[in-house]
This record gives sequence, structure tokens and C-alpha cells, in this order.
Amino acid sequence: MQKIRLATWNINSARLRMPQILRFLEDYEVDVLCLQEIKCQNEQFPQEELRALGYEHIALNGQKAYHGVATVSRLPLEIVEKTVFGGIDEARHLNIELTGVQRAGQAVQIHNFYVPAGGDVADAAVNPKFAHKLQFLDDMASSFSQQKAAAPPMILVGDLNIAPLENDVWSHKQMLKVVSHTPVEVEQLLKVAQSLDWIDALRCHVPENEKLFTWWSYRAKDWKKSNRGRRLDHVWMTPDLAGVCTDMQVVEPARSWERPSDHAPVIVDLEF
DNA sequence: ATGGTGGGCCACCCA
Repeated sequence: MQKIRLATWNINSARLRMPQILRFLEDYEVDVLCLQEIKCQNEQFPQEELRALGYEHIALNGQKAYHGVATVSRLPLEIVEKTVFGGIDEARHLNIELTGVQRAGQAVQIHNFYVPAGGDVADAAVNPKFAHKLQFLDDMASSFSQQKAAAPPMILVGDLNIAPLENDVWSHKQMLKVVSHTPVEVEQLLKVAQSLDWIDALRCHVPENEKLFTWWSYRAKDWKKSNRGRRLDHVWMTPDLAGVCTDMQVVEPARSWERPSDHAPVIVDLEF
């Protein structure tokens, strides 16, 4: 049996927060880390410190200043694809396969996503960023639907910028018109989930009637005290991997580290 | 109803 610890973290600048990344990998004994918002080009990504720590397998999809995703691993990996969803050429997706981790003879793939935030106004007619977000989700759903007949075992992680359930936000009622929790986005995300019957791995371990957050705004005076969080970061698995995820945790302490990201890392423990 | 913070980069854009 093979035990793997996988994590996802919107880091909000990989260069600025490399000390936090190294601390997280060490303290929590992470095997594979998917980062979003690395905010740098591939050649600017600080690889040497990661390699020195044993993370020798690094896949990058960076761009200048904005967005960008990276998958950092102790286990061998190969890049499968970097896909542009939503019609705007931004670095928001990276699919790798863990060549040594297999299910029914097929290597397990890990999709690392950074879905557009969508701006402030939840109306695609007046807000192009919101239109882009909806189109991005639409393209995700189509892409996965096309694979339905013969999808390999896949895990999807990342900052999806949507908190779909009532207890994925601090106040369902007060958030209904706030981008990230509007019914139209939630519906779109549901379509993506249905495209391959994706399993919401985090909610397999925390029931839907309990609050579960992964993000807290920088703007709160005391994020812990006000606790106005949202579950924007997700881990999904294809049905053939049901039962593979034995545990999960949102690493809230990292939100209080020095110069933190506004997202906490999410860890899942996997057994193959 | 408003503005609050943070990162990249050097005027503002993005979250």
C-alpha cells in the first residue's frame, strides 16, 4: 500500500512566501503540493530550495505578475497538459500524472486549477470578469464531459473561487449576492462536478451542516475572531478513487504565520 | 453605504 499526502495552497506570490512553503512542506510532511497564484514566470520560480528539501519534481505554468500554478513533488511526475479555459490565455491550469501511482493500471492525474475570481459585480452582462469566470467553468465542464467514456483516475485540486454550500460561507444569506457564493456560479460549479461525477473529498470528512472554510480576507482586523471565511479551495476525486482519501485537514495555523497568504493550505491523505 | 489589506510592479491591475 502506498500512502501519499497531497496539499493545495493559494500562496499569493511564491517568491515572497518561499519560507512559508518550505516550513509547510517540512512540518506537515507533504509529498505533493499544488500551488496557485505563484505570480511569477517559470524561470523566476525558486526551485533550488525545494530541490534541496527533496522536492525534485517540479511542474510549472507561470506568467508575469498574475495567476500561475505549480505542482511540486517528491514523487516522479510528468506534465500532461496546460489548458486555457474561458478563452483568455492566462496560466490557470496544470495537469500532471504521478507516473509511479497507479489505479487499475493507469497513472493517477492531478489537475491544479486557479479559477478566475470574477470581479465584484455578479452580472456577466456588465462585468467581463464575471463572464470570464462563467465561461471558464463552462469549458471545464465540456472538457471533462468529453472524457467521460474513458477518464483516467484523476484528482482535481485548487482555488475554484466558489463556495458552493451554505456552510462553505460564514453567512449564506448575506453572501447570496457576493461573487463566490451567487446561485449562478454555484450552479455552474455543480455542472463541472457532474461532468465526471466528481466526489467532493473534503465534504466526505466534514458533514455539510458544519462550517468549513479555507480562506479569510486580509481586510478583517482579526480574521480568527470575526471568522468570516469561505471554502474556496477544493479537492475532488473521480469515482474510481472513492475511498482513497482517508483524511483531510485545513491547516489554519498557516493563516497566522508571518506574512501569510489569505488562503490556508488544505491537506488530503491518500491510500493507494 | 463604505472602506478596509495585500502582492506585483513602478501606473495601476488583480485579488
